[in-house]
Amino acid sequence: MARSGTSRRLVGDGDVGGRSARTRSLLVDAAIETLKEEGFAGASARAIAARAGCNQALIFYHFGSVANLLLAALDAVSVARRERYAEAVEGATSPAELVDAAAAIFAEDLEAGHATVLVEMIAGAASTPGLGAEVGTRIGAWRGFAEQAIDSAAAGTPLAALFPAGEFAHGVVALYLGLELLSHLEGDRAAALRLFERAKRLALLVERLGPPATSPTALGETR
Amino acid sequence: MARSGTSRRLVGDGDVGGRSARTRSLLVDAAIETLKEEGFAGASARAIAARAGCNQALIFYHFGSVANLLLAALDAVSVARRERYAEAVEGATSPAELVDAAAAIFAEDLEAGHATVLVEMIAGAASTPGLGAEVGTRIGAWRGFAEQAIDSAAAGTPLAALFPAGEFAHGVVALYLGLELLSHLEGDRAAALRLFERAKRLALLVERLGPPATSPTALGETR
DNA sequence: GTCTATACTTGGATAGAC
DNA sequence: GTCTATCCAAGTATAGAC
Repeated sequence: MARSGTSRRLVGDGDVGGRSARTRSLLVDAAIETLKEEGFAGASARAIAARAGCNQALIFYHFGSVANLLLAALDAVSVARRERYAEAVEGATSPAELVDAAAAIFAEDLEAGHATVLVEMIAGAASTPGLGAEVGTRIGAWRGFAEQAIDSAAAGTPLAALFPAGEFAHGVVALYLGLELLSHLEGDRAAALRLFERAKRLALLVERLGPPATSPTALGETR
Repeated sequence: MARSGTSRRLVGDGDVGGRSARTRSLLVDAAIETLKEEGFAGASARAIAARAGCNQALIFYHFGSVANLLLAALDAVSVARRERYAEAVEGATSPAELVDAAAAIFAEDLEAGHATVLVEMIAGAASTPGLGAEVGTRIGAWRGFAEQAIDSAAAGTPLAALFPAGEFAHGVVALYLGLELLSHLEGDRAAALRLFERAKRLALLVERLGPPATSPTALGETR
């Protein structure tokens, strides 16, 4: 947005490793941390800059506005987590395996505060005109990912017929966000994790109702 | 908190119908409306007072702080909705009937913005020390209500054995909050309501797996 | 690119007139 | 109980020195 043209290192658009990139990265990390610990309402330019150990004016130089920096923070979290998600979901070929992968991912997100960043940005978007649309497209990408993972893991099970992957994904993302809200509020992650245990058993139940056609262990038996 | 002792009408603690009570009510309503439309971060004393059509200083006179007024707003929504919930859930004696009642309630909450107030308060609590605990006890009451409703509607069905009401209630409240976040963000209530259709079918499925012992139509047949 | 300094706005909160 | 006036802290954003 305000990328200057007078960089000493001529490394083009990326400027990776340059001083500018380093500051941007510091600010993005500080913004993430501030969203986690102070929430959207506490994520002011001054608060973020103090955490980054640099001057408040740099936020406007590099990002133009606080809202833009917060969006960059949301993007950073999204990119980092999507890589991890793809890796975790890769090996899941049945509903139960997908639940296991989701449980592991979600436990990490709760523990590290990644989910908090999403929730604070969604809830906070209401106070800044235009921010809602920007956040919406980013969350839409998460739901798309969930839909794809569910679609491929549910293939061949009765779930695919009973519950369209798109609707299911919407519910999963909502549950993810809601569990984060409650966990954060009550300082208790265990209640959320117990639900994944239940989901696992339900998934095994669903698998038994119909043979998972794509699973390598599909032999037509019920157990 | 700052209830004066020099009221002209000597009506004790309530002061119902007095000028003071009227102003307090106006402020609480305005706070609710502001939370819905501007979010927690936009719910400043000035913004709320402007909506209430009165002076900003009155907030501090009547409630001591903005945070206290917002808590009073949360209480007002909780009380009003709890009455409605109790009425809606009263007639539900089976899982499917409870889902129907919940769907009706939730549609109202989404439409009127009651759910938004909850979500904004939970997410916003992170920025104000001490607020989280206050909000937490209020949300805890909602989960308690859900648990009780689920417990009595699930009695006699296989659900009761497979899924403790407490855990189930936690998931339901989380889903409620998450669906509100997504609905509000994407301006689309339909996606959330479709999930209740699916839940209804699942509830009917569960009822068929085992006879609902407490239901008046329980005759031991499968259909 | 980063800092200091500063302009200007908004927000929380209180004092005192009515 | 309500209003006006005001103080002060904190916020966004920009200008200009280095």
